[in-house]
Amino acid sequence: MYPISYVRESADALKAGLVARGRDPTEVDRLVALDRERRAVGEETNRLRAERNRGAHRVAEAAKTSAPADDRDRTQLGELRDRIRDLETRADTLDIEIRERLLLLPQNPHSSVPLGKDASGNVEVARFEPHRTAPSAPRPHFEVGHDLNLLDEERGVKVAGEGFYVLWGDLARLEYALIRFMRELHRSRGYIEVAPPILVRGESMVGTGQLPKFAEDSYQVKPDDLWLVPTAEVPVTNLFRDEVLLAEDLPVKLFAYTPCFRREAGGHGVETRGIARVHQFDKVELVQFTTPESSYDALEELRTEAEEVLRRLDLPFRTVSLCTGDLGEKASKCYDLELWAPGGKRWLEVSSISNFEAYQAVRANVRWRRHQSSRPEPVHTLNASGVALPRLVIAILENYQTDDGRIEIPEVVREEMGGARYLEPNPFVGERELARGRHPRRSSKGTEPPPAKS
RNA sequence: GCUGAGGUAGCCUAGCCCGGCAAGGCGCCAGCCUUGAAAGCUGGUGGCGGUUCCGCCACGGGAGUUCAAAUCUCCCCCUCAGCGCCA
Repeated sequence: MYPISYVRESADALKAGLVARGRDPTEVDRLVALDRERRAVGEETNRLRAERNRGAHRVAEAAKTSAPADDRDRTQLGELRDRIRDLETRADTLDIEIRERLLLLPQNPHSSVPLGKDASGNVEVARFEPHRTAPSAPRPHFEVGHDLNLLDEERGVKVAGEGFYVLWGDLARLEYALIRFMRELHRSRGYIEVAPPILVRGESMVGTGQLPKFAEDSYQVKPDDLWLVPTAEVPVTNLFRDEVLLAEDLPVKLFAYTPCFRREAGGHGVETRGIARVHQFDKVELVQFTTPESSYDALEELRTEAEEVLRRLDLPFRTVSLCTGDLGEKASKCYDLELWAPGGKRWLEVSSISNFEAYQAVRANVRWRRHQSSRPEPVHTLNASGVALPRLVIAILENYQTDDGRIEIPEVVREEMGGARYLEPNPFVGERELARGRHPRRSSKGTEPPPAKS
């Protein structure tokens, strides 16, 4: 969000940014016109109020010297009051409209962001090839997951509805091992862990930019007017809402593991088969608060940090710089990390690394002081997924498949998994599994030792 | 959920009963003092607009009463404490 003074002074730059995003630039003209009217109303009000205050002082003086009350003065001042009230009402209306429009104005893209209309204009800036050899005939994650009885979509739907799923046994264990691996990585590299609330006030959602525009993307808990966080970015960035940070504390580097909740309204079909797009998922999120001068260095640092997770897991990925047409409202610049999922033959976004500049800092009023004597100014905020779990699990299920249908455990989490080399199938017995021939103990797959490789 | 106390500038606080230009402290800035620094002393230090100076705004938010509201009335939000309930 931009302060109205910035819109007034840099209207042309803002319009250029809207054009680059493929948006209507006349919104800026509307804002400038509203601001001009608001200022005119303000000046007139100011003038009348000065007159009123002079009159009020006259009355006060008269009362002090016990002079006879001047009733004419009073009636005139009463009329003045009514005129002032009319103007104030108009000013309030304008203020509300200006604020509403400012809240919906997207952040201007950074000059290094590639121009483009949509996702096809995104630019690959890095690619990582794993050291291990790829499986020869990779199958989709939901097939192997079901076969091993580790991924259970049916019961997720039964318990919670469409878009929910259940992980069993070693796959649940793998998720928590991955979470622990990522948390330890970030901690060891200088980020401070926080365990934040995952239900937040509406103000917090406005602070980071989820509201007002994207209300239908999140779950609201009505009786208490709280929201389930769609990402840890919301509670973590709002930690310093309405605060002034110390210059020597910047950059503040935090991370948090939380569940995330997204309504994902209207997204079904082949693309959403499995657990690539679900209503609840786990994620480790990195957040930085920086000075305006260093936020682009911080963006690269966050990118390296998120990439490091995937490198250590030895998974194939590419890093993409989002173009102006695909860039989110809030961000000045954004990289996506995409894992290659050979079973579905597609790239899966597991991390989004964004510099919001002052967009969130203005909304949430997070400031710092350049010098001890200068007035507080907005910080820059950034964040990076480090990384999102279900898609990471998909990539492991599809990249770590063996030809006999087992799933190897990535080396960096093996110790956390009790030293095991492969995921154990879930032995849970149920009639449905039996009827479908899916009972792992009776299946030939996965129970025998692996064939010796020569 | 009940009862009570609160919300004032970057931070902390007074003023509220009894309406009449928002006091003080911390921090910060400048000056004095000092070899230097600290301490001490003096002054300055909310925002906006015009820029010698002045005007307006600002006391959680909104509405009302009034010539005049931090102050009185009503509605709402938030925090804390005690009690209740509870993993």
